[in-house]
Amino acid sequence: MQVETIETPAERRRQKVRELILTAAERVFANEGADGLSIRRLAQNIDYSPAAIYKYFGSKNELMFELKEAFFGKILENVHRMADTSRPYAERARDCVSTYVRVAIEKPHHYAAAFTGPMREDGPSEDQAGFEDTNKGLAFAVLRIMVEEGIDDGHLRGDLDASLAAKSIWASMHGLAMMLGHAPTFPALTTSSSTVSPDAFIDIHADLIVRGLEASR
Amino acid sequence: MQVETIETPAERRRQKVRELILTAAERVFANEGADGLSIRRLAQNIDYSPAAIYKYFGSKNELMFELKEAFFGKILENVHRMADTSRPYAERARDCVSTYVRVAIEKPHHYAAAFTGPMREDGPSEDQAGFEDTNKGLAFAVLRIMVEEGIDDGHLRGDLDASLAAKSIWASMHGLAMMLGHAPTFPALTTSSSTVSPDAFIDIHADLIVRGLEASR
Amino acid sequence: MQVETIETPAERRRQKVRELILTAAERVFANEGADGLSIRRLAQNIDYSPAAIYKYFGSKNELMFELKEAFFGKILENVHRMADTSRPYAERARDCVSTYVRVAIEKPHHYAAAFTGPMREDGPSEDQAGFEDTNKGLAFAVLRIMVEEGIDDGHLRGDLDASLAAKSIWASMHGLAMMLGHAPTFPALTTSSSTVSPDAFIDIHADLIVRGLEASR
Amino acid sequence: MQVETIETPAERRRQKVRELILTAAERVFANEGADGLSIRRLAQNIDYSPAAIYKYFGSKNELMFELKEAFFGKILENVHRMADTSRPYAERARDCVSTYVRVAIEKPHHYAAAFTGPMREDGPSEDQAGFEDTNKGLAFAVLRIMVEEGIDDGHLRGDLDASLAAKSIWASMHGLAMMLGHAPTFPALTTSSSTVSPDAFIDIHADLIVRGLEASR
DNA sequence: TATGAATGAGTCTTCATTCAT
DNA sequence: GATGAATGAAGACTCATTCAT
Repeated sequence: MQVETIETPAERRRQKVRELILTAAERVFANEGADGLSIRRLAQNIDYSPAAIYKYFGSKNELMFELKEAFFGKILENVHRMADTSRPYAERARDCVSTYVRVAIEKPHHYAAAFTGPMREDGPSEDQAGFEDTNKGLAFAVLRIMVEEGIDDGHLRGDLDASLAAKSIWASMHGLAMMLGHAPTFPALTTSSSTVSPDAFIDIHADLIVRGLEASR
Repeated sequence: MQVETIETPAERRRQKVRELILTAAERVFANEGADGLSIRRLAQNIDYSPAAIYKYFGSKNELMFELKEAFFGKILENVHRMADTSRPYAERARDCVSTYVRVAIEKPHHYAAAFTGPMREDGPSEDQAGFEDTNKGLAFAVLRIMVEEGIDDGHLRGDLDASLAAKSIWASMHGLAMMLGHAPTFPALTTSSSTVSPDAFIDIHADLIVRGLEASR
Repeated sequence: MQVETIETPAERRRQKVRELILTAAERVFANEGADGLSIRRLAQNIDYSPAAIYKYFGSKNELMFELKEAFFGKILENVHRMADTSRPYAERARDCVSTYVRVAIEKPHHYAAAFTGPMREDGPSEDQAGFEDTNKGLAFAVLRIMVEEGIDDGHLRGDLDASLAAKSIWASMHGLAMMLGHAPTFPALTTSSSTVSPDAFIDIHADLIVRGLEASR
Repeated sequence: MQVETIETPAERRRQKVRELILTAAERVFANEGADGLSIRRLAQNIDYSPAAIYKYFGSKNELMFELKEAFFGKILENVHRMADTSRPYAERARDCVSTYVRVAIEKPHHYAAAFTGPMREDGPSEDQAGFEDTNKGLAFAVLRIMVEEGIDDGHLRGDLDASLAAKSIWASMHGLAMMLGHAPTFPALTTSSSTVSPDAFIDIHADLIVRGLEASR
């Protein structure tokens, strides 16, 4: 059966509104950050009543969770594509890093929110079980696998622990993403003498990271 | 003028109370995070009235700004000490990085807050003028100078732009600090196969960063 | 006219659903009390839409009214049966009382609700006309008739006013029913030294009531 | 020291407002019942902001608890006075009962509320410890002691268990109080043929109760 | 200097109900 | 006959802030 693929018009309408809400949430989010997003404001923004939103999302947390997941899904997808190319290892690695950052800073507030507040849509985020199925978890997995591959192929230093190296890379990417996404809180970015475009900077950064891991020729 | 150095007893008392407030704020902040710090709670904590706090700080933002500054001051101080030792360059560099992270994660909430919300105590943080005098700005300066030194001495790759490299380092440090300070939002940290102590991880990370910059021997 | 007896299949179906709703309402009500019963929850419970319920009941009040009536109907029925036996008068009287209480506390929330809120399904319950046709009214009638009988037969004191005595009995029964049905708000019940089973207590209470009315032998 | 008795003007003002709030709460309560009392409505009623109320009462529950306690305190006080007279036992007993009811029905909603919702101001009322110190608990104690006295003196039947008898009495009083206080839900009261004043009815009821307990002369 | 009083705006969430489909 | 969509009103409660004293 194709139950899941068949969509009645009603269901399509419903999806439309869900999207509408999410889009608006994104907008508010992007403008005012996580603290600025309240159900009321959101409702006002889309000319719905606050109660209406609860027909589409069980709670504010659920909505936010979906927002984060969706966004990280996009990051995952892009990084994944980069990881799978047939180009030389070093290039692919660099591209994974730079792509992660590039997509992340498209919606800085979304990205930051993904590392804030409760992870699950329901509870107080105590148990870490099941996080591997998260888009975030999957993104990390892609990264780790790529490092493993690099070590096996001899592109990366043999004394590396793949898992630790992956975390290290992630930290570096994350730091840059936050930095570029929240420029005003990073004075150095705008003040410093030599300034380059974010894109150029991302490439430089990605290069540095990969260099740190590479086996010395 | 000596306005700043002369202190009447009254002024000294005033400073005392300011410190008291800040200390309490730090405590609450460290325990409950940014969202848990309300003027009310703070006042309750020090047995003052909410209104009293406004005699010492113009607004909550101003107070928080001072909190952040103070904390970054501590980071600056420590990193500065590390930068000035007479030990070999590579060691010093590694220590700067690891020290930054280590101090940062002592009070994760403070650290994170330093990169959130308005930078200035008053407005919506539009103008970046004067950020070089911030502790954050100073910390960055230390970093940049150290890189310049490394380039000049031949320890670091000659094709590096000191300023850009410093930013890159900063991003990497920042990412790790956020990661370690907010573990629950980083599933990989606790889920992944190989786990090491934060301290060990910090060292590994610092090493990777420096390696990426070093001139190939 | 036979309007009431003839039932088209459609009407029968309608009745079925009404029963379904009422039964579910009873369940929710019994478990969570009056405040826990919302149209939404009820609808969820029976896999209908909230709007559907309004096809069968004009309002929440109307539904609740019917619920109460049905429950009091059960009480009436049981008491009635007790009143009609051929056993000695004193026994029958005692049994009426104890039966009333026993059935009442089977669903404490229903019972309590029967004495709360508007009596009529529509308005603010100003007019008391027609209450004699209520199950509550009928239950009272049974009681009064029994008292009258007792007075006429000489079992009860001749100076009693049947109507007043019946009210008095009712009050006593009602008090016990509330007490046993809402134990936690009656500290004495659980705290006091000598404790007996509810059943035993009911019998004791019934005995006291009847004794107060009996003609001295 | 007389710390507790000394009252600064400020404290007196504060007490005034507390009283104002409580009085208003009583009024709203009396008119609309327990469900009609919301912080918002209450605030509106006294031309204060909702937030202001929280300066005087920690929570709605705390306010309601105080309301109930105060009211039951009045009942206790009156019953106590009746119990302590030097008049004949039977009279005193009857007066206790009738006084309880009479005071109770002065504020029917208060009285009913005292048997509804959480008992403690804080939690979900699970533990019955400490209820003996409640005004309700104390009222019950007065009752039980009076019964004990009656049994010892030979006024009441020797085979009675004081505690059980006291509970029985309480139930009967409670039932009447509820009945008279919420007349509209008791059709019989207003419909029935012979009607007497509440006062007269209370006396009749009290008499019946006491008769049930008395030793046969 | 310090505070108690007060507030307006805001938080998330639930409710009974209506109406077009 | 049934429903999905939608809402206005309300629920308790917290917040940063001001002001007269």
